[in-house]
Amino acid sequence: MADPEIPPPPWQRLPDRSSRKRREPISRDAIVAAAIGLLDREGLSALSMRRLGEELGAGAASLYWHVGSKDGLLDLVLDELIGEVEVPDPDPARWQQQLKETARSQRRVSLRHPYLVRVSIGRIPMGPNALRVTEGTLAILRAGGLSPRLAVQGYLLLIDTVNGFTVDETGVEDGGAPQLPPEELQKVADMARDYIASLPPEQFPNMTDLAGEFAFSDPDERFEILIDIFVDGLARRAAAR
Amino acid sequence: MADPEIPPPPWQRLPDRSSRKRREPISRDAIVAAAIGLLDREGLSALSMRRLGEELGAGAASLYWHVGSKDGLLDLVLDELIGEVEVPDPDPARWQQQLKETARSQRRVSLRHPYLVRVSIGRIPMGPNALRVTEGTLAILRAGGLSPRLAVQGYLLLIDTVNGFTVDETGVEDGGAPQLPPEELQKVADMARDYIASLPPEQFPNMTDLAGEFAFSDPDERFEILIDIFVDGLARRAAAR
DNA sequence: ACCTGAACACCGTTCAAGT
DNA sequence: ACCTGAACACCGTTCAAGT
Repeated sequence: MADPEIPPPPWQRLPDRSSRKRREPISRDAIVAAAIGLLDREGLSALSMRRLGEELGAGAASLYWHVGSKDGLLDLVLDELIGEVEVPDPDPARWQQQLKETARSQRRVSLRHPYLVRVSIGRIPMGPNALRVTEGTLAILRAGGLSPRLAVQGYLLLIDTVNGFTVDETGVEDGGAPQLPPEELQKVADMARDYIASLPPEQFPNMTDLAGEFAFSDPDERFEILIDIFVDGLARRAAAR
Repeated sequence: MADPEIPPPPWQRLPDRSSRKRREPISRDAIVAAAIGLLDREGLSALSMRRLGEELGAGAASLYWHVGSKDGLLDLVLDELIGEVEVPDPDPARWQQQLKETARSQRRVSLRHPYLVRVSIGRIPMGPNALRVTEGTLAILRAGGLSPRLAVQGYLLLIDTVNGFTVDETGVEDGGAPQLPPEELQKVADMARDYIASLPPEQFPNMTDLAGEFAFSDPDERFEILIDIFVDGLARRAAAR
């Protein structure tokens, strides 16, 4: 998990608790694990310090000694989940496919933990796992022969692109569940379709015409189009000079 | 503003208040305007129903008669701000530039109201202004000769792409201000650079090597790269078949 | 070194009651 | 038709006090 060699970034919102020995029922790791469990089961709105304390059989105030604040806890949760992202070792001959694989892995993790992208907003992920993913992704981009500048811009854009897609895909949260069940999602899509189809065609010729496409538009296909366009365009730019 | 011809979508979280006559100091429009003013001045975390009531010289409970809930209010705020997005009339010869202009306008609005993208998360924007923007964007895509299917996928991806970029760009919120001031942003960037540069080079050869690039990476350039790649790739796909 | 209960300063929302 | 104060059920966080 945490790599003890690497000091945390200076803006980390966490108290210094280097001297932790025995593994007690309540510890930083246990709190993070419990938080992720709660988030996976009940979604972002269910996570409160009081509720999490209950879950661990402790008072809410106890948590503050370990994680400093709710914000600090979410920093830890974010890095823990970024740890689930898989980044292949760079192979210059396959760098484009490898970049796509990285993007797909990122999307998979974001779908598995639908609150993840929302937690990441406003945070600069620089925990040990984030560093590993960043380093690995940059390695692939450099293996592709991108200039230093384009490698960094491309890396930042890849994250934005995948996050933009998944924040949309996972944005709708149910009260009780982290994500609306598929049939509910379909119902929302159907309602949107019917509403679009009911608009006055003189004013909205294109929308009414395309109402059916909206309902059947496939997110998997859409994601593949996105990373195809992105990786292809990046490669083209790299080759251009 | 609101177009009375178009009925609201069925999932709109607003009470039906069709019979509104005199323009009083407190009205749906006045509440939305006050909310946007407050958000512009102090950011997303400053908006509470109590605070907004104060701002309008009314009790918080009074707002509920007009906007139903905070969620309903944010639906209205979102559509009002989408109204600031400019979409050019479709010109088949210039559709690629027009798509980029639409994306740039979207980004400008999101920078002017840095909380906007966060408000839009989890909402399907289907107010009158959103319909206008969607119809206009689809018109440009159809003018470009895209198939119905690719036009819809491309439209959805364009939004995701721009939002992914701007949610990153506007993600850091200050307590007192809607957005960190530029010098604070630079300080954050410098801290990140220094931290990256301080990492062990054996473990992070690419990050340490590229630390400088991270600090100087220009968001305007990055955005142009993004829409270049995206629009170009979309055109290529459209031409491919 | 760790955990606690109680308190502070907030939230969104409801509702009976007013005009 | 519109607005109110008071109440309900929550928040994150602090802090003196405990062990």
